[in-house]
Amino acid sequence: MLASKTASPEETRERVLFAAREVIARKGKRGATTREIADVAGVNEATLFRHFGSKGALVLAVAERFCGLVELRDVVAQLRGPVDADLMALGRVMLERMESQKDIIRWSFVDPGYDKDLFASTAWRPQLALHGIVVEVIERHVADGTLRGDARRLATLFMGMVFTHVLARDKFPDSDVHAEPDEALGFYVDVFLNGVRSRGRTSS
Amino acid sequence: MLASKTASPEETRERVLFAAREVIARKGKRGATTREIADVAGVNEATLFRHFGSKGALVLAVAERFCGLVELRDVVAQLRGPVDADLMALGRVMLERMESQKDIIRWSFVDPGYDKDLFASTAWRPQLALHGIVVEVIERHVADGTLRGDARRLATLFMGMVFTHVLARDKFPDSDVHAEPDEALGFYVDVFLNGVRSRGRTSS
DNA sequence: CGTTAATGCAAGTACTTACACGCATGCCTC
DNA sequence: GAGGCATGCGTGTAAGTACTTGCATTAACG
Repeated sequence: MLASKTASPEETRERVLFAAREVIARKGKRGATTREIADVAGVNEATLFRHFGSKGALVLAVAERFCGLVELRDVVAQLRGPVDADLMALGRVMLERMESQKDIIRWSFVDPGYDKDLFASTAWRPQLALHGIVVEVIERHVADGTLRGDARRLATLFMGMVFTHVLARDKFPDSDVHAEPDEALGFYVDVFLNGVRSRGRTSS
Repeated sequence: MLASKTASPEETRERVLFAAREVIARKGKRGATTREIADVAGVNEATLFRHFGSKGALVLAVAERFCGLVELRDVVAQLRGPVDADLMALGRVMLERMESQKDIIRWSFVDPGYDKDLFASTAWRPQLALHGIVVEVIERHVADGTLRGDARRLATLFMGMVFTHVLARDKFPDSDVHAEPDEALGFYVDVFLNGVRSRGRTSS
């Protein structure tokens, strides 16, 4: 029927996908061997090919399986609050996604469109979508005079803050060890909106 | 004597190093083959091994050759101006270095210290050094009351802004096309110090 | 019970890749 | 002109890797 004692084909497929994701995150799609993926998944190498046909197809399937587009239309519709709240809400979504996908995202960075890499571009697409949303929200606040500047530029900057936050933990020693996500996000929003200059004082 | 009609060994070595850098930037140290490096350098593959012994040694030599530490002690000593000027000066250095090394830096991102990768860590070391400098300068401005907050965190954030700027051009469509470095830097410093909220107004 | 579908297993093919070796060649210096 | 040195060139090897194939096994389903 629906459940069998041994793993169903779909379960096997999922196991392979998760294993592939993990190995690719570590070694990259070039360094990930079908043998290691199969080992991690606990299946035979042949099974892997029976399911996906080729390594390339598997890699692509990984990207599609784990880098699905974000369904934010509903989220963005609700963002009619004050700037701070809007940015916090957006930031939370960004942080969550980037955190859970940073290993894959990293690899989409190393390919500068050299050969148009389907894996890299699929992995990056959600980020582009997010960026679009942020632009949209910021545009509104620029329009009503709350913010000033070019919306695209501001959006990129804000996303960059969150992005840096996610990556910095691995690349800078003891940076933001203490930071719980919301506290950190609050900090970024605060800097973004108000800067870090001490109030009531001016240098030089 | 010193000059010969054919390329001297040192010239050959340099050609190989530059070729290796280029190929590694494109394909990564795993994807870069000794054959392609030799082809790009215009030398025979055997020559490559005669000079460096192994591919691993060549890769490491590339990192050491192109990711030298920054000599900033003198630069930082002069940074006693107003915050804006200090940040601009630092930003210029950062931008310049990151721009010229972004292809290599990207690859140092992809290895999360999984196996301690000498190439990645060597390539990243200058960034750590720069970060340290920025912390130092910001600390001074925090101490004299110009800035507020945790210096390390602020430094990471500021570096992230510049870093994002460098990478964003490749990853976000038509972002900052117009930006000349100094104009962009000025924008970041401005946001960092003053935020982007319209002056004299408050949202909600 | 017999069929079918999904898998494990083992061996094999074709190709790539790091690296070694030997030899010929050309340039430089004595 | 002889000897040394860096290099080009070809060939070879051993390991790795994507992918195939034939066969045995197991479990579900009629």
